[in-house]
Amino acid sequence: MTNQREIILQELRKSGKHLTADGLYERVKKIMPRISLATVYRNLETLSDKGVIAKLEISGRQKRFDYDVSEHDHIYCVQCHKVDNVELDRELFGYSADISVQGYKITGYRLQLVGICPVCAKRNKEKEKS
Amino acid sequence: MTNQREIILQELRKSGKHLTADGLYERVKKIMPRISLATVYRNLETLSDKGVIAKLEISGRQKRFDYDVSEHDHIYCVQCHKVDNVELDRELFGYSADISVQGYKITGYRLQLVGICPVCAKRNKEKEKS
DNA sequence: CTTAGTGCAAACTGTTTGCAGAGGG
DNA sequence: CCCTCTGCAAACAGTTTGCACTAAG
Repeated sequence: MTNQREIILQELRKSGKHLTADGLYERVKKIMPRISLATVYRNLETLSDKGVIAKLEISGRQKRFDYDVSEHDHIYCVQCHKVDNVELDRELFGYSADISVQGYKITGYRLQLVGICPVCAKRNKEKEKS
Repeated sequence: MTNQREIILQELRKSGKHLTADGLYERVKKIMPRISLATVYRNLETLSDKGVIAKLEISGRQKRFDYDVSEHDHIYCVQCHKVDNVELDRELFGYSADISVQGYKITGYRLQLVGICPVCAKRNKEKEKS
């Protein structure tokens, strides 16, 4: 666990957000100005391999990283591409592991709610007025 | 509707798969050797804007395109990154449009089952034996 | 010491765009 | 004709990698 790895992890956690690699890079640079973007990528990769953080491959082109590795779903703003955690009862939709669908062996699922976040909704409303 | 657009659409439908832009490009090239990848991208964009096809932004880096625009979910092979359609009862998991979660206005959801496809499962089994 | 980790730059992959010419309506 | 669409090449964004150097154990 190197210094840069520690700071990367710490900043991701501190942010409370689902940052992209270079969003995180911008934050870390304030603490460690000589760090390189490649290091951020490499450490995010390592950390998610080890299960310390989670790599999200959701809509949009950039990967995002989640400090919260417990099982949960995400909610995604179609307008600003922000991602938030959301707790949904996993039993609700009748999901169970190790079922088989169309010959596939199912090991899990990814559910994203899609919508408009409060910030964008507010911005839209203001724009409408003017 | 140009000639190339027609062939692109037709090949996507004929494939019965969720092709990536350049997977489709390879197929179309056999019919129309001088077509350019940019044209494929532009037409896939146009077609999905018009709602003739659907653009999938799922796990992995490449976008995939779906000839089937009706509402349905997807099943994704973690090993070969193939995507298939799957019909799941959307009522099952208690989803309803226009609910509000954590201040978000929810407009829909994307659900991907994740697992191992029959082809990969078979390949794995054979590898195990040897 | 020795090995994993770093910074930098250059490579790579997937996608988009500017432009001049071609082709359909 | 006009205007959209094309092919090509070059630009772009996000990510990865080769290399020589550094630093942690």
